[in-house]
Amino acid sequence: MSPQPNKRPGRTIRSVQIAFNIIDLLQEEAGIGVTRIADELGHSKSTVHSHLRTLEERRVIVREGDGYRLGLRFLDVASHVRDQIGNFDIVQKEVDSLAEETGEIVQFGVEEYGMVSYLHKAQGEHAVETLSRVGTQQPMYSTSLGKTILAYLPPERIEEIAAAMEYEPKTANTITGPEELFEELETIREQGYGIDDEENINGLRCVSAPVKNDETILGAISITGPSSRFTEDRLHGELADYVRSAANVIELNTKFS
Amino acid sequence: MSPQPNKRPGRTIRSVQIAFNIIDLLQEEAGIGVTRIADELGHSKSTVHSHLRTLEERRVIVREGDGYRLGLRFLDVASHVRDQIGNFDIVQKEVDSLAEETGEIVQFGVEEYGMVSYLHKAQGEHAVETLSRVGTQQPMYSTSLGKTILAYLPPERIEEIAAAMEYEPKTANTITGPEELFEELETIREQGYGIDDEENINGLRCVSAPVKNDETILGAISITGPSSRFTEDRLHGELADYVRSAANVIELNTKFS
DNA sequence: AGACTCGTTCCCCAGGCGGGAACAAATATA
DNA sequence: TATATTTGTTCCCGCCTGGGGAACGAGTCT
Repeated sequence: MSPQPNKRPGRTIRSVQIAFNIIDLLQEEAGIGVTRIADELGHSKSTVHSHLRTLEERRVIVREGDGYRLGLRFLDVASHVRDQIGNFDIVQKEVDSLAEETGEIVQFGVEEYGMVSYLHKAQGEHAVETLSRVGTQQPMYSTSLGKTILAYLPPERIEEIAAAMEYEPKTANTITGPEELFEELETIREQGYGIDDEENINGLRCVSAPVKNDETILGAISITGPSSRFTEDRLHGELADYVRSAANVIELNTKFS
Repeated sequence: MSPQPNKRPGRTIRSVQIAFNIIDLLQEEAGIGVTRIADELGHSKSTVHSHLRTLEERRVIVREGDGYRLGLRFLDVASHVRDQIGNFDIVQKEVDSLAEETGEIVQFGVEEYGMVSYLHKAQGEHAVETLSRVGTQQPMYSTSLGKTILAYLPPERIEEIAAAMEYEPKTANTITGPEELFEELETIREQGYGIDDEENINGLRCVSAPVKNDETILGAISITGPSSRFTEDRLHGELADYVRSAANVIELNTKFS
């Protein structure tokens, strides 16, 4: 489905794989039972049964009606994860207020596995609905968040990620190769912000600004909107200013922690 | 640690147990490595290593510095879970607005594994900090949410849950046995709301109202505050009215879905 | 009442997995 | 710089676990 950058081999444990296949399945479709899961995954019912028992005992999944769904425990896990990321509340506050102020979609992303993961998202008044969702992943080369984060990663990490990239053209404007990408990264470093000009989704443009702590990049904050409202002038002008100052606020608040 | 009501035996898979022990550990303490985890869980380093590889491949955990933390993927899982619960947005909206209006802590809980799980929580202006956290579990006998939900569950389920209960006195007022509990449930059904009079935490009182869909209980909404502000009169008066009307709004909006 | 589908249980046996130990790499100590 | 210590990684072995097949029991639908 998506490129797998850090593919290190090593031994991997089958039962755990199966368990997570079940979890993945239940994430997509709740309320299914043993038989259905067994069919879907190509395992015997008895195998799936044992797994469901284990997951149930662990309170990872819950019986509901006839079928299972993921347990609320995940909400707890998620909030722990947010805490672990550090400074989440600061990021949240700033993202929310920028969304409120501009009425557009504002997102904060960090790098994980050579992709951008959305840590927080807020939509203002006239929000365009986008498919992105907190916790999901997007390629780095086709999003302003991704390119901006990439631009400020240590050179060897950039190489590593770029080497594992598979450039899939999502629109006519998508970056299609390394040379184009490196050039873009250079531009971003020069101007201090990154642009996505309908490179990921047709009709949508974004600007992102990096959030750094000293010299290490923590993530990036972006603002997204329809090309009609997001003209080239505004992108490089006030919108870029918005994200840069928001990034700045986060940096200042996060500096001494 | 906590009572395990639905303890069905059945076969359980060891590797999966280990995997989740690791996840649990990383949830509590991020940034630890192979050796530390192996020590903590009493497994060999090689075993833990294989597991970490598996979890890393699955993007459940992420290398960070020297050590691992849980991945942002959990944020995505959590949002799926919320969607699966159904009507989360309605609940959220109502809880938020009640918290805003009253300035206190408002929570929504559902039953899971014979305990109350918090689905959403909002705190208003003068919020007392409580330990409860979205996704965490509390016993049903010592919380107003728990007792209120319990009161409206089908009789056989009440029996089942009550049978597995271990009454641990959390304060001087905690319910300590089944007869007391059943009496309380009866009172709740009569008056249409449930009270927690410093039964779970000293100095804190709550009122909860049930949220039902037809005759099945979906959960309950509660408001929590310090006993100083939450006098007996207010609890049974305006505060009870608040939660009941909020519950009503949720019921109305959720009815046709 | 019969034919279906569902979840559960039992048993078997192959190979997966946990463990120990050796290895490698990085950091600390002197 | 050499030595000692701690880290993560790899290898291999052998037990036993976990996956599969099939039988069973309980609902559910014709």
